[in-house]
Amino acid sequence: MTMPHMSSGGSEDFYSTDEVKVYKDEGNKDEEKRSSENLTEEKLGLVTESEEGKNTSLQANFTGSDKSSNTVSDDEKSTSGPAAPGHGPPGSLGFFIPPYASAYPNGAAKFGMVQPPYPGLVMYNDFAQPPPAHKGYSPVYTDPKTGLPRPPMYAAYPAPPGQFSHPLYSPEFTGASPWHRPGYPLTSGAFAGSFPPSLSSLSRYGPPSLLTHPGLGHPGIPHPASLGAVPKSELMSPQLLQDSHRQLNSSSHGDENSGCKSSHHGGGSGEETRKKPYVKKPLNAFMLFMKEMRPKVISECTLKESAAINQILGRRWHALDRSEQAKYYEMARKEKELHLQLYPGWSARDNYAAHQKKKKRKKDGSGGGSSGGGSMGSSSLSPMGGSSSMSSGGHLGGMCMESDSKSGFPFSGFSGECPNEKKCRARYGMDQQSRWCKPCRSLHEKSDQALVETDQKNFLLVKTKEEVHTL
DNA sequence: AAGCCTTTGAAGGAC
DNA sequence: GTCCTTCAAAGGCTT
Repeated sequence: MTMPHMSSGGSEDFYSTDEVKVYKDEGNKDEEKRSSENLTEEKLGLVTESEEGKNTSLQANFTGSDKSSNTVSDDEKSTSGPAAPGHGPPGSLGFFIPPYASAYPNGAAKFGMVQPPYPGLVMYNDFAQPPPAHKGYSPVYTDPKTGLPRPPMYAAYPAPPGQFSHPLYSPEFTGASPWHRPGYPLTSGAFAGSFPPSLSSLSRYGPPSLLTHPGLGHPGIPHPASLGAVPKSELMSPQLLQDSHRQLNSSSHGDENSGCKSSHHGGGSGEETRKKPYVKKPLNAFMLFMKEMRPKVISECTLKESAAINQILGRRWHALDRSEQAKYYEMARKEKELHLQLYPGWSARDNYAAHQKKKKRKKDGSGGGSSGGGSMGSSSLSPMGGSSSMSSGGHLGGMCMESDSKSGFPFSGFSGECPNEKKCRARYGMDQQSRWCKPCRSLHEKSDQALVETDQKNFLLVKTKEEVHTL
């Protein structure tokens, strides 16, 4: 499995590493018996502490001691997990092991066998293996208690004509995704009780026509699609529903993606766009998690800027208990299966072209970062790249922090003078400081210089002490 | 108006 | 097999 967020090594500047990944390695807690709540709190605390430490160091108090590393080390000690190979500074974590890598592979005993990841969700035998969706497994599950085939989880979609009836489409499961259908009440069933409300169902792919499945237990519930608030592109299947798609879009075919700007592809003519509904990628576990948690974070933190919120959510994701994460991985797998059912011929690649133009522009603008580590692509290596201060700056730590009213970013007083510096850094990264706005650049240089000077002072101080000592 | 920012995960192409 | 890139959501911000 690729670990796109691997740190580049020990020579990174003190705030450039992507500490978020620290928590990817918390899975090797073989002796972990604490409650998930406590664990979560502790993790959150660790995150916060770690990042506060960095913040401190940022404030010209860089003494070489890496508090975050220490923190992580402690965590690692407690987890008795092996140090991540190749991980730069000692104690700098092990985000080498992804949540599942740690939760499942070697953690079968601790995780899979102790209790199901969440009530109502079957403990699959292959929980000893990373369950990420792409791994896949048989769609037919067995209830460990009854030994019978597991009750299907989603009834929202009937099997497309000519396809086998997927358990997902059982009548026992009703409801539509609240993520995409905020107005579509969920009810039902065993599953609803097991998952968080928002997890109790899926999906975004349900065409209105399909959603009126005979098995739906709530015929009286108006489907959001009928409310007209849902991007039609999400509801249409190019293969199965082209006709209905045309029908529905006859009056607003040009507005297919009105509901989501990110899905609005500039490429292609309007006609093409009209005829080829845009099928979005199924959401992965984290996306599902974000969908559910975003409102909570917003209400708790009074933040609105998604970038900041996503950082918080990223922290929370890592702080999430394994079993909690398993819910979302499972949901993502379901979503993917459903997507596959609805759009058999669809490939994620299909959506690439739609954004080519945009990305090209982006690349061009970034000064020709043609390969790797470039503008957007940097996310594969280190999402933060040089701009990691945003995520590693310790402004979030999975907790609600005060945010700068102007930038909307959580603000913990890095400079106290120019909150936007973080923004420039985040936007362009450390390696593109030339693109920063002037105030930010000069400010950064100052603080950078201050750090260097402080570091030098500290070095000299130590040196002097040593010399005095030897004398 | 279009694109950026930010997060993680999945997928697919290139090597 | 590994690396890299793109896209998925979201909404304020920037250009």
